[in-house]
Amino acid sequence: MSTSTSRTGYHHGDLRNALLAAGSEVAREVGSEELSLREVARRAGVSHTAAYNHFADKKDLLRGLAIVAFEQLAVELREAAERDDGLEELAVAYLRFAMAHPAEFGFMFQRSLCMPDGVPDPLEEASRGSQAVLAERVIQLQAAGVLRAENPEIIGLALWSQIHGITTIVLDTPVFKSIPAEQAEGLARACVEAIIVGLRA
Amino acid sequence: MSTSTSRTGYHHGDLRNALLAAGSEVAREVGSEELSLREVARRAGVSHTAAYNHFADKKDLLRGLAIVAFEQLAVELREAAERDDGLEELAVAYLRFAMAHPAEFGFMFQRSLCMPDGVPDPLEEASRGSQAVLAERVIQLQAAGVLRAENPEIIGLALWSQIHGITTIVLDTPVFKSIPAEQAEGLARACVEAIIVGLRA
DNA sequence: CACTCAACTTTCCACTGGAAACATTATGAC
DNA sequence: GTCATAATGTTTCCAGTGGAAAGTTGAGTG
Repeated sequence: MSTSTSRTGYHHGDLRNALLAAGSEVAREVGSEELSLREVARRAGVSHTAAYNHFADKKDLLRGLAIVAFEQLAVELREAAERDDGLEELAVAYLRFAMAHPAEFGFMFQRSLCMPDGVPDPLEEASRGSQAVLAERVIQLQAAGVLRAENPEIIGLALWSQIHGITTIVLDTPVFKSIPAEQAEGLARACVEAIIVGLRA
Repeated sequence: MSTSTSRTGYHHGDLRNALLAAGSEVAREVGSEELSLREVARRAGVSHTAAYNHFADKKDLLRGLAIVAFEQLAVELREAAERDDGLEELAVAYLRFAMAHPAEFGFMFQRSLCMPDGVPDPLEEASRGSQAVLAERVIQLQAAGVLRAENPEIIGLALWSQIHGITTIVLDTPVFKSIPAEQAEGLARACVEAIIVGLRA
């Protein structure tokens, strides 16, 4: 958190990280849409244009937040994978992350929020880490004879769709928006279970 | 389209619909994030504050666009349901709609774009129409003995998650973003098929 | 006709993201 | 050490935004 911001008066010391931390804070408070670069800079104690020394523009800052979040998601997915050898726990971890960091989840997956046009997507690599956890688990379950050993790409994509779909629906759809977290996790689990039946070997 | 805008000089005649039409146009051109109320009003040939006679605020206008889009999606899903008695065609119709109207799809499902706080969600009813098509199809397939006759709510939710998930992934994830529509539809079909296997009776 | 009231315009405000020009500090070559 | 230079700040400015407030227009009713 406190990234040893040795402010020397003028030069900040670690403004890039300070801005990311402040951005995460503001995003949590006002949501992904209402976040303003000026407020982030204000929170970090610098003028708003100081940010342009570290980020090309506002979207670049949001992209930075998305990358940090992707790394965090990958960590949490790996932890879940170590706790449990099924797929349900992965789904729950995914959902839990999204509910805990809805704004960051927006930056990660509503690419239009943070993507300029015509530029190769810098989030592609960052996002691969999270996908990898799921893909590995599928292959592992196939090797163990638990899942049907066919089309690992399609099965992986189908499962990711499933997990991502239930997550976004729970996050954004009014019917589910106000249900308690535990109930949401139960739904996610049930959905994955309902589907996993047909994928078993 | 041309809603007989009998402009009497001062009073527009059908400004509400004209704004929705202009909004849809602007959304298609600049995306859901960059849409500005002023540009919409400009396009409709009125001052930007004229919109406040028909919509409480900007988000209310976007909500109007979402409602129209939900109605359109329901129509297209029903048409698909009439053409085919499987689930895959529904998934493809869903994906096709999202790819054809990405901005509206954003208003529909990124609720934060158009939802004020503390107000009962006016999109709940509008969205029910689209969900209903899928729910009916599930019950129908269960009655026909094609799908396992258990937990229609969970199975319906699981399938909706699946379809919604693959759609948003194809729309927003760089790996898939640039693939041709036919290939995307093939993926959606394959995902649903991979999953439907286990739900068969 | 006179009144009312909804629909529209004008004007204003605080705020936004970003460009440009300037100020300050850190650093590496001599 | 000193001194140019690059990196990192600040200040000031601009066009554009969503929205509030107050004035204008004109259609409809008594």
